[in-house]
Amino acid sequence: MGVSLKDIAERAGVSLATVSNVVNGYRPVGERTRQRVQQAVDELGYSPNLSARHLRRGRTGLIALAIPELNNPYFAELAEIAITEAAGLGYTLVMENTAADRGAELALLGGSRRNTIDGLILSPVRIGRQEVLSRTADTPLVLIGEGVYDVPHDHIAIDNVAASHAAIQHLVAIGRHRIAFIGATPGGDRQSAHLRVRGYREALAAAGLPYRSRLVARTDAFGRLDGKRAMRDLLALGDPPDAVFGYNDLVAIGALRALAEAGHRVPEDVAVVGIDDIEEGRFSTPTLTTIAPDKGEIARLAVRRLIARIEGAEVAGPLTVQTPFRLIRRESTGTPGG
Amino acid sequence: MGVSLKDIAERAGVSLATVSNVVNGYRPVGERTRQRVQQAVDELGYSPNLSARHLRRGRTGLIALAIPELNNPYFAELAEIAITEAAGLGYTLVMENTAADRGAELALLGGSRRNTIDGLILSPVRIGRQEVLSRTADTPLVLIGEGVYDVPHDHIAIDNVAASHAAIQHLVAIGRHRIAFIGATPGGDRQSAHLRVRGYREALAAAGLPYRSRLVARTDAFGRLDGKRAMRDLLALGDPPDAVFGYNDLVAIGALRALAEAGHRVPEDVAVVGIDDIEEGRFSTPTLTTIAPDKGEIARLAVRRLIARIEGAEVAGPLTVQTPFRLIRRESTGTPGG
DNA sequence: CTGAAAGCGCTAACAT
DNA sequence: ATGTTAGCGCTTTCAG
Repeated sequence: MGVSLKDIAERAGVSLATVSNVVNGYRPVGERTRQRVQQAVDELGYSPNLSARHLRRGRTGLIALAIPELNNPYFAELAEIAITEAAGLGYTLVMENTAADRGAELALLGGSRRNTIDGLILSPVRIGRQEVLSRTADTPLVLIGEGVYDVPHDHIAIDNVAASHAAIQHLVAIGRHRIAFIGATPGGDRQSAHLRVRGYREALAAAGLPYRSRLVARTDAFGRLDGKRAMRDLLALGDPPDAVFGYNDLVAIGALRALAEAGHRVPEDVAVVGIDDIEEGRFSTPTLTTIAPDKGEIARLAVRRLIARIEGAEVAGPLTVQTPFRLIRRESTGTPGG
Repeated sequence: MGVSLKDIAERAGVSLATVSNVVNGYRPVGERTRQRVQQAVDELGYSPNLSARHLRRGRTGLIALAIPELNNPYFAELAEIAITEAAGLGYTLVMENTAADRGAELALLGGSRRNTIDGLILSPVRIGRQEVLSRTADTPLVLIGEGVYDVPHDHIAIDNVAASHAAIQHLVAIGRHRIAFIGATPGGDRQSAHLRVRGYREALAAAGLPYRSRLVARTDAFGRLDGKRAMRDLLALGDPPDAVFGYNDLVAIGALRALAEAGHRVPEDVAVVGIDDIEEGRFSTPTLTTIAPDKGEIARLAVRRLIARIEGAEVAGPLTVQTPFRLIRRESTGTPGG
């Protein structure tokens, strides 16, 4: 083992408690004493044994961010910010890959990490309100992004209906009438897809456009390949769409690819919009119009809330926070004025 | 606090040691005893307190994967695999973002995480052999991917010179003569860029093509934007290149974008190759020819080696492992036979 | 095969 | 302002 508090105490000729206080700054320490201790710390190269500290404090200093796929740029960007924020607050963030697997989400919710982590940030995709309500684990839980509402936990997300609505509105504004949606899911259980479809329907209705179920493409997942396949199917329709709204940027990029392969021009023949504002969409050809959530806000807020709960602070404000989003217009829907 | 060993011991009417043995399986336990203990464990829902275990064992069960950017799809893919592998071996992997910062790399190397982690997997970009050699920390270290050779640590990487060589060879094979490289770095300190330039030069020489320093573009970093800017500069040259090899796929995708904006056709006017085989390159327009490293092999091997060292196993085999790679031909260099 | 007990390093309550 | 000490939950000798 390395250098311990005891070694420092001996070296500096003070008690363990004093060293601890110098290190943690909990109680005031005389200036001369502090200096001696500090010197010993520096000379011996002391750093606290975290396992011991955690054992004593009953906390581990670890929080988990559980997401359906690390590989998804949206979540990677989110994770990067969250890791930094957590580190700044003295916590280590570990990533947990649920792989969009219901069992994995349930296990996490049920406390599979009970003794490893002090709190959990979860992006649920396969579980719903019921599962969250019947959770027994007592570590703080913050939900992000999707689909579970009205539960006694902090929840941070964009307004999916409004975001979807805004995207469709934009497509309508540039004169499109046959607007498809890619990324609906069978069963109503995956809420965020459901909400985005709702926003889609509402916006169509508001524009006086008919809702055609054939233009709503289901996908198993929300990756590039899913978007590509769905777009291919849509193009095979008798009267294909003149615009497509993807569940997220990845799906939209897949659609872009299918359109390119089929020889359609974007945006002239088909306009495309996504959600997430991943960097990839700023460099694709054409660049991708998207609904940009405030990832920094989501990630930082989630981490801060969680840590506040862990530390028992009275956190004011509503449990559910809707973070802002904005439409970023790029080539896939034509340049402004075009 | 939750249920502890003591609770189980009382419930089952046995000693602490026996419960511990049932839980860990270190020493044989009588069948009847084991059953009683197991029942108590199940009934009370016991799971061991990891902080206590770690304090006692002198290990934390955590390993870190330190990479220059989480956001880079290559590293995200690597991380996802590594996390899974570590979990399977009973470890939790935490991600550490060095942000390609020399200070951050040095701190990690020096043991800033000393008491948090049992071992470190590091992808160095700003430090070299000297720094690694003069490291004092005693936790196991595995280097991945880049630039530091001949140090007494496990090191897993592709053969950068050979990989680069293969890419250029392919460009030569499809008839290109003015081949540019994007992603060299000022100063020789970032080795992997250096190695890739070397492979580039060697392949040119082997093909009897002249080396023109104007065709080697430096970048500050290795992102899409860097590639785009460099490509733009290259196009401004009197006689622009007819092919470009990017330091990685991200850079190559940035180049693709610059070419599209400038109205050049790929691959007809300019062919493009990258390294990494990130999924993005399978959906870009055009799709991207690339050198694909075996990410699964790299990530799994790194984790396994590290854990083996942590657990003190005698690890056989060479310290340095070169993992295989292969060229994947896609649209950006023309379809086979084209 | 099972039990008793020491002690990992730290923090916090209690003394002084 | 500083010191003493109990004990967090676990693993691991050492005894039996």
